[in-house]
Amino acid sequence: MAATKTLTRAPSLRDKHKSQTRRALRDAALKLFASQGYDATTTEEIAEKAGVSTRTFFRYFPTKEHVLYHGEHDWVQAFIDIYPTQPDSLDDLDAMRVTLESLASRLARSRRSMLLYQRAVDSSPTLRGHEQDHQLQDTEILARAIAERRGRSEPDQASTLLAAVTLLVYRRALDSWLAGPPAGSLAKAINKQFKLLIGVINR
Amino acid sequence: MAATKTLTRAPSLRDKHKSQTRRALRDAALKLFASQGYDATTTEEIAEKAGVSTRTFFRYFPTKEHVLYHGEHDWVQAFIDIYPTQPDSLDDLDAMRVTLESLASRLARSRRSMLLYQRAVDSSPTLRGHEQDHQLQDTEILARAIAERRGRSEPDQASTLLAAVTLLVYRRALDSWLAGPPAGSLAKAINKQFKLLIGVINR
DNA sequence: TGTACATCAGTGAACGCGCGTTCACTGATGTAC
DNA sequence: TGTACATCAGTGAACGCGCGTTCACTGATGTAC
Repeated sequence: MAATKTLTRAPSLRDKHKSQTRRALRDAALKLFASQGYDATTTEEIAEKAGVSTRTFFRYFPTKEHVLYHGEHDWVQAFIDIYPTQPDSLDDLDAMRVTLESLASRLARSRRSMLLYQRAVDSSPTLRGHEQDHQLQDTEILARAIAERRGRSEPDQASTLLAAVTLLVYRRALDSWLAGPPAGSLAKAINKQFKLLIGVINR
Repeated sequence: MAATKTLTRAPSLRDKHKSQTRRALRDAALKLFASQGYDATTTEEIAEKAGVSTRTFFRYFPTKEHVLYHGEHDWVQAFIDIYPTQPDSLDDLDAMRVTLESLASRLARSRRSMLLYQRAVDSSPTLRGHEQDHQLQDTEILARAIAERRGRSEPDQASTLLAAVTLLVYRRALDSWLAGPPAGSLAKAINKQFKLLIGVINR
């Protein structure tokens, strides 16, 4: 780690205003995207709803898309922190499943904003494109983690395939959980999809 | 089937010119997209390269994207024609694999344009979004075919999952085939990816 | 604690760009007789 | 086979729209003394 980012000094008034504005823009954007659709929402509307000028929007986010992406990689980070700690007695697939299940509870807390995000993505092909890109990046990262747990330094084809299949299954679990009642269990949805997968492939 | 589309009369001079122009626009677009990137190519350039005016481009295609999509659904159509004819002795996964393998040779013929298309898609998030949409539609159609072969009228979760996993595996086979030497066998690439899948999931 | 200056968040207006549309037209191809 | 009219592919020019940039500025917050 670099030695920068030293002392995190107390946020000044200015800093507070800044993060407030940033948050206001994000919230406004997410709500508008979810309700009207991403493509049908102009940056002008977002700025207006957040109480600033259009010009200010572009001071905070370089493009309209960027307003949607921030902590996206927290999830992957948490995954690759936990995955290597799974006991050796679990095979690769079980280790993936258990790791996902253990991440479920923390994710469940942001269900509301995930729903909004989901609706936004559903409304726009452009966003689906970016979503896909993220998924590819995540596949790459997961594949690396799988390979390392097996003692390989580079991911081979099998690790990448396993990562891709896992993400596919996880995505389906997430979708069904989001489509279900708010009190549903994400961990159970994950478990169920994995069982389905094994049933479909095994003979 | 409706009773329209009766006698396909001989194409007139006009008709020939029309399909010639259409083809010229498609070819120009595909080449430009593949070499410069989709987003960096303007409709004006495409029209110019095809020898017509920008205005004419939009007489043929409602949007810039449409110039890329035409016979996209031939493949799925061929798939659902062949899939139900697989012998009952094959389980679902094998039936999928065999069907894909038998489609491989016909696809191999359009390798060149698939490569161009691939490069175009790689260059643009927007296109990846549409690609994703098509894949979702295909999943739906395949799931239906799987369910019907099993004697169900509606696809259940297992059929959809199998369809999705199959398409994922197929996509990976296609990518590795396109990345390899021109003389490579697509059918072999498909077979290999299925073996990998079974190895990764089975225990 | 107060004053003088520096920094920086926010702004308005004008602009460039590419997609896609609208309008009014030309000239080649097709058809009726 | 030839003439008269209808159809329709292609065009140029002007325009609307939303994203994102550039320029020149204001006023609030922060800091040095």
